[in-house]
Amino acid sequence: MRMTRLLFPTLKEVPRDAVIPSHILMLRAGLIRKLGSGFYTYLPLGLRILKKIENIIREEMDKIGAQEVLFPILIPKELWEESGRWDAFRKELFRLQDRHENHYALGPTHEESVTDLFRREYTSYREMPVVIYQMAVKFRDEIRPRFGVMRSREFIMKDAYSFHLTEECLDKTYNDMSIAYQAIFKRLGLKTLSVRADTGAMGGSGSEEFMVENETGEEIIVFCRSCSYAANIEKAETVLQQPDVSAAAETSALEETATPGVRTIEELENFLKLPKMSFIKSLIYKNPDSGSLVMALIRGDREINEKKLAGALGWAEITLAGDNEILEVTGAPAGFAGPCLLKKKVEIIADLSVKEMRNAVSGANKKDTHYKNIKFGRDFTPDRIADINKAHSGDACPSCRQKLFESRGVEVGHIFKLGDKYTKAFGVKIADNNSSEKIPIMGCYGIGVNRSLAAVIEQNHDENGIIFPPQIAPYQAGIISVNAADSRVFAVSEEIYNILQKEDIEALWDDRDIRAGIKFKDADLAGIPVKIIISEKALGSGQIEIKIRKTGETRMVKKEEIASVTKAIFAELEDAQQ
RNA sequence: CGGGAUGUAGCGCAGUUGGCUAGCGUGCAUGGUUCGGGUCCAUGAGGCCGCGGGUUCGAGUCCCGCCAUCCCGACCA
Repeated sequence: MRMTRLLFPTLKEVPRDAVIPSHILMLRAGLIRKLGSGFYTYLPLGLRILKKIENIIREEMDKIGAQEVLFPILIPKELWEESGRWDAFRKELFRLQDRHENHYALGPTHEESVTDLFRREYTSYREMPVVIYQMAVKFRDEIRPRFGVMRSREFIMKDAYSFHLTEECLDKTYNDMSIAYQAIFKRLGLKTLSVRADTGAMGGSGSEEFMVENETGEEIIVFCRSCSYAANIEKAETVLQQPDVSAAAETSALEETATPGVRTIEELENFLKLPKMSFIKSLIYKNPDSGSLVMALIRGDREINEKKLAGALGWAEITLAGDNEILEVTGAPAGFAGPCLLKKKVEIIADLSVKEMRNAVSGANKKDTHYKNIKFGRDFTPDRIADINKAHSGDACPSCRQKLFESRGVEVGHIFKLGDKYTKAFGVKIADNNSSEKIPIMGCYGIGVNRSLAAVIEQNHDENGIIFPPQIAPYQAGIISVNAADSRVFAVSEEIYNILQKEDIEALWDDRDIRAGIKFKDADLAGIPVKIIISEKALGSGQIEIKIRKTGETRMVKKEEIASVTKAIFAELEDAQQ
């Protein structure tokens, strides 16, 4: 491509809307432009990269026997009612109507679409497993789109779905996917962390998230440096150090203590001069669907993981109760709730950390009053004990007991076993080898395509711009005619451009009649892996210069060596990435 | 949804305290100069000052309403 014919609008200044490196650089390098909040136009360079990423994903999917289809963006309401998600998905689902007032969703994910296809087209165990995928635009009305293409409302996702009659068959495909994902991210030049994410509510045995460590990431990962344990903080198990029970000696009788205006754990700590660990934090939660209330207990130095709590309770949604509900349950204003002598009987669920507590302090369900010397089992007995504790760095690793570390990450891929949720809801039945019918089970596997692009940039940039790995660079080589107005330079540039074309090296020829400095800056900004520099100076010595973006290294070569040396450089860059 | 901020030339910003011809940088056009890392000089084009209403002789500026965009948060009593 000649740059004089290309829409490649680079920006010298940082656009006002962008704050993170990938967003800033995608805008500055002329890859994307914003059309509205959470949706972006891909300009020629950006689109080329996207297609390369998609093709890498395609190759790896095809390699494991997955077949590509394309589902419509629109999904009829009826299909989503069949799975129960028309109501369950709530505000994230873009909904619209046609002129006949039929309702549709803009597809945010396609379990319904694929299950419907499957039930119409497949009948026999002989055809299993079935693995179907698509590369398509998805819509989610995100509560807050942000960071450019990192979290957008319209985005591109590769979503794959598999169907099986046996667990073994699903395990095999799931495992193939895991390996394919490793290969894909490696080829994209992304360093990912594989994070276990046991699907609590789903009860599935397998779920794996592929995270890219990044300080602006929206997920928090807890991981161990001693073993391979890594988990999303929402799901991380915890192993708590229990207090030294013997030191607490005998427990005394329950006793009221006046705590005027002292509500929070921090305030109690100061007021009673006791460590956080000696308090029982008591929170009232509400199920917004059913309206039912529970009291959740956790040790004062800890926080409740609401995801875990909701999972333990089997609730789809969870929210803290309001002041009126707190008053209703405890008979006291917020800040004085405790598990002993509740005004209204509600279910009490306690974290494992509470079980060993002796001489604990908690609210007395009476204004400005707390109880001291609370003993588990004597003064209160929870209806249920579960791990509802939020993990933190410094906690013990659940598998090897070493210290856990925390880091932020961006989820670029997710694979998990779905079970029969959709096939059951859709009444899918497949004949097995005894000619009886069985409900197939499914797996589901996603990759955020444009999010992966943003993640690659987050991981591969410097003060001059993006540093694309050659496999996904918009163009592999940039030809820089230092003085395009010079007829000899122009002629040699054109000759080299033609050689590269013939050798299947994607070249972007900067034939603009502008100062060389701008050409260098633009090529670097857009992350072109190598620059082939044609100048009068170099032509005089019969040498042409090749400069490597990533290292800044320069190699002088003869004209006829250009293609071979360039290819060798790509191979070196790819090796270095392994 | 709650909080904060911002909307002025393609892009980045000043101007709002103090009401009257709307500015700077960059980009763009023309001429010259320079020519291997965003040259320098000159000339020029380019504005519903987010939208609507109000106050006033007069509003980019003051008041009211709306819209859009960005950031933070979304309840740990």
